[in-house]
Amino acid sequence: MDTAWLEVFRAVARRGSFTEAAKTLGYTQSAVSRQVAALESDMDTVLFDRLARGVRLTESGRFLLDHAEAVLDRLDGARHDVRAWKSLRAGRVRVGSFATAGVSLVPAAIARLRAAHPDVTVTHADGLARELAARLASSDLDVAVLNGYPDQIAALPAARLRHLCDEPMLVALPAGHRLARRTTVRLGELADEAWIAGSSSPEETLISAAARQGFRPRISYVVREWIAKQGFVAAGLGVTLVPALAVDSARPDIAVVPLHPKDTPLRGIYAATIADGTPSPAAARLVDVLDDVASDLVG
Amino acid sequence: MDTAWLEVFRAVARRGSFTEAAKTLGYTQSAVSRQVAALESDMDTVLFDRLARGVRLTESGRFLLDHAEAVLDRLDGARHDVRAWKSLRAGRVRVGSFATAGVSLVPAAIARLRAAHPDVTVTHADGLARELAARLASSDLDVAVLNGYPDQIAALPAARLRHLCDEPMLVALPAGHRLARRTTVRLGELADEAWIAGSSSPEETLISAAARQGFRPRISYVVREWIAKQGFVAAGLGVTLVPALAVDSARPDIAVVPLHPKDTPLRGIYAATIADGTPSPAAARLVDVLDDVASDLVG
DNA sequence: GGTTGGCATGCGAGACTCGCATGTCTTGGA
DNA sequence: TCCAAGACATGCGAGTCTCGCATGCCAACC
Repeated sequence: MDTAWLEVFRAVARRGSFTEAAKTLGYTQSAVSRQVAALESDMDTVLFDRLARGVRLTESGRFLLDHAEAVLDRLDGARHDVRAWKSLRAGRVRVGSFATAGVSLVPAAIARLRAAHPDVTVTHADGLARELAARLASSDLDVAVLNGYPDQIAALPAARLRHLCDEPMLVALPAGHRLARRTTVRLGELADEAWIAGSSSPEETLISAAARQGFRPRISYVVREWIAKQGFVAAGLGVTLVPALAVDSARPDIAVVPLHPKDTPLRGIYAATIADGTPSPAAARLVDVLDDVASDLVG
Repeated sequence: MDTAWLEVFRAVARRGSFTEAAKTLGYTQSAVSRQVAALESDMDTVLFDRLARGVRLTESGRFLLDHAEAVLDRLDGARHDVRAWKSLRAGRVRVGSFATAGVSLVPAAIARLRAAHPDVTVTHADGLARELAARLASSDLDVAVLNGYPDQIAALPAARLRHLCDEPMLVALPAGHRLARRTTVRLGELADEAWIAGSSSPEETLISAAARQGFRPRISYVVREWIAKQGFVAAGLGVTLVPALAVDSARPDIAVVPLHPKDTPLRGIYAATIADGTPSPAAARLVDVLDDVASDLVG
């Protein structure tokens, strides 16, 4: 059945005349006559009594009219919804990110998206890069904000990646530390410090970076949480590396000083969307906003 | 938009594959591919992500799927309703009748229709032939049960008439009347009686019929209501004519004797439906039932 | 009784839809 | 590494559908 038949039927029912309906719809009277005939044949019932002047709905026509109006309204609603979705007046974005992206990058981007498109629903979940990429691949996420060195990123499940920025490393020092007022610090200057690390595994950023500088850091404390690391630093127990994205949440009684860019490899930060298929307009927009926010943060 | 597109879309969404959907619908894969493409073009959005193995709904596809299912369900409902209406499992009949048809003809017919088709709603209204025909013409009634002499019927607004039966006249007599046990009475035998008439106008049945028998009836009382006429007769105040259809409601303490058929013109009883257009199946059925019941009553 | 208004229909041009065969791309196995 | 299999896209041609035009037919109205 062609929905045009229903539109014609509705117009005829409203106007009470094939000719009038044809005029309003831009058809000829003949086309209207045939479409009504087609609908009557399809429904196997007479929808209009043909009078000397115009037509009148039969009882079965009244039955059908209710349904026809509902169907046409619903189709209209469908078109409306799809248009709204395309123009970001509806929809949903499920975004996942690594922990420190949640300090300011992701919330700032979400806030900016919500401000511009308040009808888009945004949900968020934390996770490690590998988990996020897997959830993306299984369509549990629309956008994943990942970080990692090139080889780590390459090892992830397929995804469409947008490089947002590279993440410089900084070092967090107790407030009164001798280097606390420097604008840049070389890693080598910290060879004798007590270090607070996130883990003691060899692939850890600190260890490999320090090795390249020719020393083996003395890891005095292993502390996973950034908030706890800060406590150790503030207490003067040691120093620790801080990714740039986490700097905004550093407590005021510690100093955070950039490392010289040559001393640590830069971790890339990426916005990932599903490899196959088209991201939703809202997801695509969020990636753009993430890109903007990242530029603002780093630049 | 062709609703077949929506059916194809739904099938593909359920199966996750053009090929599978094609198999279940009896199409080729190529037809499915084209219909989905047509729907996507019509909606101006991509409904499925094409994967290496099958397809997956996009977010806009999920939006549309809800609407598509609703539309298809509604269309299904429409077909179901029309079928139910045609087979008297739904619908409505508004029937009107002259007063004495309400004594037993019309209620018996309605009862019989309701017994066979309990889902058909029947409503009823009383009225004079002219009113009923007018309401029929303005589609306020579906069936009108009329009575009248041929010239009266001919003067009514156009309607499709079914002749149900002719209505013999009887005379109601006080229980102890000298003619009370007769099987037939000639009008002439009642020339000297006191008459109870419904009106005193010259076109009244009694007067014209009596005139043809060569006497002018002595109308002692003018009483409109049949129930009241019975009271006058029972009290021995006179005699009155009774149409056959009202006999069933005669009180037991009066006698009702058929008049000789030659003595009064027979009034016809008709079931009328709209002149133009098709009566609903339920209305048509009611006319048939009225015909049956009338045959039972008179025959 | 002619005229007018309004629905139905024969006809032909153009558009659409389908199936068939084939192309393209990805995946997975030899 | 290459080939086979699976799955969607697409060129092509036959058949069907739909439209507008012109005309027919019918009832109503002047």
